[in-house]
Amino acid sequence: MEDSIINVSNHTPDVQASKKRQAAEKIVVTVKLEENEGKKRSENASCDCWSWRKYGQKPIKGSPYPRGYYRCSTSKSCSAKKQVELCRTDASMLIITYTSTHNHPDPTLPKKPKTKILLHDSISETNTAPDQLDQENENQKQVTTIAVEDEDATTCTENDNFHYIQTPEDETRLTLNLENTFFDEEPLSYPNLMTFSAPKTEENDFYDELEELPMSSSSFKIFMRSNFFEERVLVQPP
DNA sequence: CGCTTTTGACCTGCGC
DNA sequence: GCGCAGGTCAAAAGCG
Repeated sequence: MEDSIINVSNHTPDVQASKKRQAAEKIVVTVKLEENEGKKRSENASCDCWSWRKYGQKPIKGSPYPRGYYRCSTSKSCSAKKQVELCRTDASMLIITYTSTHNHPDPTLPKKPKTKILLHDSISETNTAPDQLDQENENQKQVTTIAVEDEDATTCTENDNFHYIQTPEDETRLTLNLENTFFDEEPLSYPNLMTFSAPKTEENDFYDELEELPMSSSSFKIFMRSNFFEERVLVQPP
């Protein structure tokens, strides 16, 4: 079964106010790319929901990987955007920043459920980029680990740790769950993260591929167009 | 033919 | 005010 470990964190406007052009609400998602990338490629290619159109790419200072800029192409009036970049310290981690919200319904909603998000108890086992954490300040501690699975992942049984997110209500529920998790769990273990060193695994084969073509490899493109986060609904701050 | 990607140029905000 | 860096635009090319 293919899992991608995803960290989700809500960024409040006040947090972002000190950063450039980032006053709008944002959700930062870090995705841990794991094994079976080949499988992922084919599967994700067929499970698109939101369609994203790339409108720019920029090299980011301090990062060996460029950042891609995407906007929703499902609706021309949709202001939803996302920024995608590889974690500078761990290229098997994708950092996806969602800005604004979709102002139109999910085009494939009737086919739900499509995305299953697994809530894990542990929030410290993923390799969230230390730099990212530093940059995003202490609020980045509000990170939990979830694994998103395609609808094709039929081998997964439904248990209490699985949450289908199909509606804004579900999203709210997830948000609440995340918040509970944030405060129930220990903060991220930064020392562990800082000492992370990527072992040579199949995972790093993909890593290598990404290094060669950070934003152009087929797998990356497919991933970018995947619907991993199709159901994320940004929570407006009070 | 329409949509997406690429990519250089341009714009804008922030720090000094 | 200037320079830098991030973000966006838009034309050209690619693809199905």
